[in-house]
Amino acid sequence: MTIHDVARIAGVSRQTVSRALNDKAEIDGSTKQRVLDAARELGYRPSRFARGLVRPDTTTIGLVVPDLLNPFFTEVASGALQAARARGWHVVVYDTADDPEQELATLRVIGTQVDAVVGYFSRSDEDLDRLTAGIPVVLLGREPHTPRFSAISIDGEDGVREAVAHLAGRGHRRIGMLDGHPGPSVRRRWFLQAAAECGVPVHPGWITRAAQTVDGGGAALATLLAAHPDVTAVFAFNDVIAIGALREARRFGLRVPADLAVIGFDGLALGTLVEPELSSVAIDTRALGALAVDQAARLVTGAAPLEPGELVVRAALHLRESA
Amino acid sequence: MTIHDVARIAGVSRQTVSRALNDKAEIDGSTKQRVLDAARELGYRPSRFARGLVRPDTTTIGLVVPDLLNPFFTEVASGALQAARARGWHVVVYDTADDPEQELATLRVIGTQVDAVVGYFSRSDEDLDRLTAGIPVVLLGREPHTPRFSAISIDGEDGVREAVAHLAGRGHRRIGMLDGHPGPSVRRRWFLQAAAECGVPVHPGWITRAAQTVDGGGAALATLLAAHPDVTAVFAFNDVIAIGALREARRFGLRVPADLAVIGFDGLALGTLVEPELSSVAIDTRALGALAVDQAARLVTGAAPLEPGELVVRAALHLRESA
DNA sequence: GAGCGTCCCGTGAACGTTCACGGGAGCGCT
DNA sequence: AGCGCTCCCGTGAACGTTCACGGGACGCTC
Repeated sequence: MTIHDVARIAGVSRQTVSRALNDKAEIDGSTKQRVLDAARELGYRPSRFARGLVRPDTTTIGLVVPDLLNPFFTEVASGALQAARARGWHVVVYDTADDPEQELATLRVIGTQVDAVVGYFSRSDEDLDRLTAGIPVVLLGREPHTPRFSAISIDGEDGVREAVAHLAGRGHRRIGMLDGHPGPSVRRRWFLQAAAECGVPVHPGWITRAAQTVDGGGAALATLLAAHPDVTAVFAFNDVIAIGALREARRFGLRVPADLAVIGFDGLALGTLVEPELSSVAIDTRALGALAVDQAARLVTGAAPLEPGELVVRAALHLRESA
Repeated sequence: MTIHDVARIAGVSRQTVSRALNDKAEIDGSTKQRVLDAARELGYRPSRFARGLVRPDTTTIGLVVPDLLNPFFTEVASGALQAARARGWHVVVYDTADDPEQELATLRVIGTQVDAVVGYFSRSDEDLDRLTAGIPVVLLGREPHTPRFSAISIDGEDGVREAVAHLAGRGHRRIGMLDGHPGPSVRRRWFLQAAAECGVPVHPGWITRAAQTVDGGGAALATLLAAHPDVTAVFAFNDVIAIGALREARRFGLRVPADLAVIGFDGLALGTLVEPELSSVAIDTRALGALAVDQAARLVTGAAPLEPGELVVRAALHLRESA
């Protein structure tokens, strides 16, 4: 079902059909109507490939997230979608389900189907470079080792310092942390540094590893409190973990913040729905996604890309009820 | 930067370049390497349009949601993404921000850029038909008036009956509803019918209109309780509204479920994070999204489409703490 | 009536890739 | 020497659309 068929049925040429369908001039009103009728009759619709080939005006970017159901990634995706829409761009969304294999499969197909890639990846820079074959890539959630990629980074140093200072000011002396990474994370470093500055020593055992889910946060708090029941406050790697901790504390019969103060990270909207409302070192998650798309846009169009120093989202403490 | 440039640099023909890049046979190992090197050197990447034109093997569907930040739509989208991935399909996601104008703009571009459309739309069947120009459309959240579209419907009749029966069994006699639609919604009809069957009369004033947000749910509960303080239970149009009601009840100093029982609709994962955990007439939201994509797949491939009777997701009461 | 302008419409080319086909070089066998 | 086979590689065509250009029909002006 091509433009030729429509032309044949309507008794005109390709070009006239094209004119009718694209609202161009140089066509008679009655002919146009006849062509339109023929097209509708045949159920004709133009091939996006043929059109894209001759008039390359549509750009598409790929957005890769590990888990769209995680509200953090939802918010980032939402910001990215909005920024893309502002440019009239399309966004193909891929959920890799936190699975390296699915991430690999996604990368394989993405390199050939989109004009730029934005998202969270677990594979090495070398793998990424090989699989994306020269298209712009904006990394989220991690720093690249090569200038081949852009990355949006989060500066939570001041925000975490605010948080720890606030806890210390309320008299907390035994502050634990529910870390979301196996190794020493950047956020852990911020935490330890802030604690040192505030004169609050942190026992290594007060730092517990948590899976990045609500249940993971709950389990980690249980582990922490079992080993160190005297901890009076916890700083969580992110809000999802913190919310798990909140729920676990409730099950433990602990009152928050009276018995246990909790501060998260990210500042998710979800934090205002739980009881008590979650205090958090907040970042503008939607701006994060939008910034990534902006940079991708600059890289695609050849405009001057933003410098690493401009690709930063700063965090600040949002105090609510949980601390 | 085309395949010709690579061919020229590598000193071979187009076809040989194509063979090297697509891992085909009939090519010498050393030439293949030479071509690959040239391609990498030039930063060449094949045009998806040209490839799609000659080998139409990639299908793309458009997923349209009014607000990706609404966890209900997030869950539906997640299910749709997974179903599409299982078929190797791409999903372009559009967030219309609940704005008819943005929906219109989305429809304009979608009709020409995807092979099928799945999602939530507010415009009339006629508008949709005109704008989607013959491609398969699967509607969510509403029934079409023409057989031109497929639709996934939700059967919550039994689930709502369970819910009302449960409330009645607990002695509730004044059960309100926070409706999410201006007119009489289907869910309201289920509610009224179930109440009648349980012998619990419903005063018209007990039904209050709520905007479909958390704040909207809270405001609606406040309105309801201000006019009818003797209501002891509420059934909400959906979980988002119910969670708003939960929060408002807390602010009112009402204990849930002792002073006020709350039952939502949808069964969102979010409902297990709030305090108390939300009882809900639950549907499998991810299956909903997946089912829509399945039907779209059948329509695109020309396979036998599912009958309306098969395009149904059934709801069932999930009792937790709030009722 | 010649010239000119406007209004329509059609034909060749191009976009970048893959498919189908043809063909040369080299080798082994009879 | 001739034949056939395998291994490579290249050329024309096709996919479906839009752009650039050319040209016929018609009306108006002098």
